[in-house]
Amino acid sequence: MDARPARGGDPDVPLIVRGALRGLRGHAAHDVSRQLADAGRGPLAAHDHDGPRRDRDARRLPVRIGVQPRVQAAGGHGAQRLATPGGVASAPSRGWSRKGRGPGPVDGSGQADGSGTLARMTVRCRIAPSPTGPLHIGTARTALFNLLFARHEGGTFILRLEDTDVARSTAAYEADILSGLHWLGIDWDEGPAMGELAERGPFGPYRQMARLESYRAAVEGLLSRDQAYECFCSTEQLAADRASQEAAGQPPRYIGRCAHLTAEQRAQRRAEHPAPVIRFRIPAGRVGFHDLVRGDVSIDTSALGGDLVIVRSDGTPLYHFTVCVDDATMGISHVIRGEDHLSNTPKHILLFRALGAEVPAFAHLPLILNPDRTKMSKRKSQTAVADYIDQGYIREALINHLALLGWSSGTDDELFSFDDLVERFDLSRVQQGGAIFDRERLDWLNGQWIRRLSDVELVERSLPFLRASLVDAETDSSLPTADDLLPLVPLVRERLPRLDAMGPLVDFLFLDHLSIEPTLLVPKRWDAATTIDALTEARRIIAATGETVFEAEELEPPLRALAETRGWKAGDLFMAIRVALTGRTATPPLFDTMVALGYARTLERLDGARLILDPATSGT
RNA sequence: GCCGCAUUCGUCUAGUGGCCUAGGACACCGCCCUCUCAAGGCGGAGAUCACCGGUUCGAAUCCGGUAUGCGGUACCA
Repeated sequence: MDARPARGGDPDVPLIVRGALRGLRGHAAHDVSRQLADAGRGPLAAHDHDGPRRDRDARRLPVRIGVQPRVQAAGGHGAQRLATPGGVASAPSRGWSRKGRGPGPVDGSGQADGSGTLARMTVRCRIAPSPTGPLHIGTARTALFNLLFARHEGGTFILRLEDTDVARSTAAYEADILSGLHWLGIDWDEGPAMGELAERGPFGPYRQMARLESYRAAVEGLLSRDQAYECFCSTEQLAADRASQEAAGQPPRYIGRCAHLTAEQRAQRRAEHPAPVIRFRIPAGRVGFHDLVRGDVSIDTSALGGDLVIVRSDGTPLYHFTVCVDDATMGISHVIRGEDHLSNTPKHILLFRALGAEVPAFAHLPLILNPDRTKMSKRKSQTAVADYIDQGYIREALINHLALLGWSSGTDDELFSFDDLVERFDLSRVQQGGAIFDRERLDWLNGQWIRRLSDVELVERSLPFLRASLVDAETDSSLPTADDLLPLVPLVRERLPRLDAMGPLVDFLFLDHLSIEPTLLVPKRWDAATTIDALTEARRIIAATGETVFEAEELEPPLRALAETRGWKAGDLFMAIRVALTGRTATPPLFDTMVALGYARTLERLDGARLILDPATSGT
């Protein structure tokens, strides 16, 4: 099945439910879908996209943008290609060793298998988010690492929705997750439909609640082989068991009350308790595996809590079970996930074996932490990707930052585009200890990447933020357009840690009435009289410059001369003018600001400022 | 409680037995640049490599133990 051309998608599809740029009104829909459309063209690597970008009408946002299908490099993504020799050669020393079905990163044995050829492998990774909350930073990071690994190895990246927790899953969260990943440029080769994008991939459906039949069949198999059984214990019984175990200082575990019922007993229980759960038998012994990040790990199954419930009494399957069934049937070769699943891995391995499936390789990523070093949580940190988008972080920075949380290149480089990451990513360089999500570093990266955006790109991405900041302001003028913003880009690009900083930097250009704080108007070393004097003189000089030569180079010399002849510090004079024109003490360079404002409005505001300081001078 | 994993500047990290009197980046401080704010340049401070033993001529790097932290221990994912 080949749904590949569907990449990109119609930007007008309302993909985001609460996503990007929440808070914009009216015009927001265009901007949001525009951002999504941008993301759809492929992640980062801005230089690759400058061309096509200019072809599109960048100056008028409220138009429908035709998004080209993303062109996938070489041979079509999703094609299950052989590993490049380089990919195999770069397999980490913490290599991947397993028997059975050959393909996989090789730890040396593959190269020496005597066949004369490199072991063939098909890397298949997946991210399996649960739509029980908005897209979480940690999920995005895990998705990124899976994608990077898949791309680096020439493999396939799959997205699967784990929505078996029906009580907590919602369509809104699902949309938030899918659109958020898409916005980040984390696009999947196989996965569910999103908006008008069709589902794609040969192993669908990619939504677990649509795969119930497959779980049912798997359960049948386990039951028939006596690897699972019905359990009729009541919640009360189980709670009592747990309580007494706790009292005795024992770890809680299912005691196996229903593990060995006779056929008659089962029939009887079924009659009085028609809704049993199904438990998977956990055999005695140790389960060991080689984690690609942590090395050899081994856990005794007695620590697993007893036979595992895999199907609820209402018949819906549980996570540990579905994840294994799906990973097996979808041919997942590498399970890359958070460290919080490390302890669960033995259960999964047992399940894979019971299912008669190949056990994938595992790589457990370190956790992203709150500042207090606990697992990153909504309570203590900003975890929703949508919130970062709303604050004006750009995907290049988010991706760069996320990649550096737990992975390092081994060089002194700090800035990595998506393509750089794909090229250099290696699981063996993944850190083992958890990493605190450092906002200041993200801010710095964001500034770095904003500075690297083309003018047009910066306008496209920041205009929605500018407009949003002006929506609430009193203004008779219409909101600024891309045309209005474009010439300002050189003045602001170095001053934007985040896109939402655009408003405060240039809003005065689009406001009809400034409200100026009088105390700001008078420079520190000056008094009101001096300020009025200075503003009056400055107005005279600026007016004399004339409208036709209203340029920064023309304005600066005479005003400096004025300061000199009057014995004023140029900085003080400029500050007084600055506040008079903008109402702010921190602005783009003054003379450029005057030019942007224009001759007439500059004089008007100078007059207005004098009025504020001394209404009596209004006649002058 | 039990099981597992982790532990290098405040933070992200480099480091895989001698190149480490531990390197880079963010943040911080100072200087320079400068009309403000930024950006940029230069410099500084900041880590007895959790602790204790061991192996070795030599350990941040290998081994053992301890401590601390985190994670898991559901009819959540």
